[in-house]
Amino acid sequence: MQYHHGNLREQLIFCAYDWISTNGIESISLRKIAKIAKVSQTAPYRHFDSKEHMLAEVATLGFGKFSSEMSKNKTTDNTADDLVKCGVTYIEFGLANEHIIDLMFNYPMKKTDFPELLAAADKAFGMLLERLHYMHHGSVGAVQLNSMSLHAYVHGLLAIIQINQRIDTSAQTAFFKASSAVKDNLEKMLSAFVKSLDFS
Amino acid sequence: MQYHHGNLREQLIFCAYDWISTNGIESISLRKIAKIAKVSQTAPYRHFDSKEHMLAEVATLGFGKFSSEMSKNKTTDNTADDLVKCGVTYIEFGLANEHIIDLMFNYPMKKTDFPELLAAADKAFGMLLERLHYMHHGSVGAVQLNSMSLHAYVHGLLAIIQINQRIDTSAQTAFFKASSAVKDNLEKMLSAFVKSLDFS
DNA sequence: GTCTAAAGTTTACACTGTCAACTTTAAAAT
DNA sequence: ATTTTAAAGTTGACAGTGTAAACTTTAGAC
Repeated sequence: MQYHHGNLREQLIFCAYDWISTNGIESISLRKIAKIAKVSQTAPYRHFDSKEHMLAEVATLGFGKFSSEMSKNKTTDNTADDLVKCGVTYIEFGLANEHIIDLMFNYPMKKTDFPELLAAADKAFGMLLERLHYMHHGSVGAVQLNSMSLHAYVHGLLAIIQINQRIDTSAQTAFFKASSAVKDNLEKMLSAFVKSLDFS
Repeated sequence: MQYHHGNLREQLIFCAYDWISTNGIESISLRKIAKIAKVSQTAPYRHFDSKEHMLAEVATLGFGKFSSEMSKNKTTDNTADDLVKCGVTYIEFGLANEHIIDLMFNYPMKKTDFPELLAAADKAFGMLLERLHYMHHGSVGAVQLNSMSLHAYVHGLLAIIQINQRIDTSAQTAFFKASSAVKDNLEKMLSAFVKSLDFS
C-alpha cells in the first residue's frame, strides 16, 4: 500500500529530531512538527498513537546514532583504552546532542510500551558489555556490575558537565567552578576509573 | 503588611512539593495547585513570576531537605566511611523522592534566575567538599576534581537505578537485569570508588 | 475614617494533546 | 476498466494549559 505524502512517518521523526536538537524537549509540540512537515495538525495521529509514541521513535533514532558513534574506535588490542574512548565518546555525544540525550535518558517514558526503543537502548549498552566481557577473559564474575559502574560514572560525568553548562559564568559558585575542570580531565579520570575496576 | 489568605506563598510551595512527590513533574499545573490551595487560578501570580519560578522554590525546598539528610552521619574519625555514607544517603534520598530529585537535577531551569536555588544546591554540594578537604589534609590539590568525580559517580548510580525501576520486570533486557544488581552492592561499589581516589 | 497598595478574582487569549467525523486517493478485487 | 475499501489526511471541537489585563477586596498606614 502507498500513501499520499510520500513518507510522512519518517519525515515527522526527522523533523522532531531536528526540532528537539536545536530547541529542546519542552518546547516541542505535535502541532508544530505537523506544521513544519506541511500537514494538518492531526496528521501525525495516523502514524503515532500519541506524542509520547512519536518521542519514543525520536529517542530510538537517537540511540541508533549513539550506537554507531560508540562502535567506532575498536582497536581490540588494548581494551582498557577502548573503554576509555567509549566513555569519552559517550560524553562527547551528550555534549554535542544535549537535548537528544536528555530525551534518551531523562525524559520519562514507559519504555516497555516501545520495544524498539528498549532494543535500541540495549544495543548501545551492549558496546560496553562486549568490551568488558573481553577484559574479564570469559569469567562472567562481576562483569555486569562493572558495566553498570562504568556506565554510571560516565553518565554522571556528563550530567555534571551539563549542569555546569546551564549556568552562566558570572554566577559560578564553588560547585560550578569545580565542574568546569572535569571536561579538561576526562580521559585521565576515566582511565583511572577503568584501572580501579576489579577484573579478577 | 498582611494578606488575605494567611500564608499562601508557602502553602503553594508545600502543595506543589506534595503534588510533585506523588504525581511527578509533568503532571503539575499552576491551576491544579491553586485549586488544591482553594484560591483562584491566577492567585499564584501574586507570589511567583511564572510556573518556573514556583518550581524553583520547590526545588530549593528539596535541596534543603536533601542537605539536612546529607549532614547526618558525620563521625569525623573515619572520613572515608562518611563519604560512602554520603553517597548512600544521596542515592537513598533520590530513591525515596524520585520526582523531587528529578526536579532538582533534571528539570531544565535557568538557575541563575533563582539565586536561592543556586545557594541551596551549593550548600548540598558543600557537604561533599567539606569531607574531601578533610581527607586531603589541607592540600588543595585535586580536591575539586575528586568531589566532582564522586558526585558524578553517585549521581550516575542513582540514574541507573531509576532507569531500571521504570521498566517493569517482565521486559527486562541485559541492561536492566544488570542494573538491579547495583542496589545490592552500593556500599561495596562506593567504598571501592572512594579508595581509588587520589589524595596525594 | 480615609487612602493605598498588596492580595485575590474574573475574563480572556493563544496554545496544547487528542478525539470524532469527514474527505481524498492509491491500490486490491472484480 | 470499473468498483470497492481501507489507509492517509483534513476539519472542527473539547478540555486543559500558562499567563496577561482589568477588576475587586481588604488590611494596615496616615
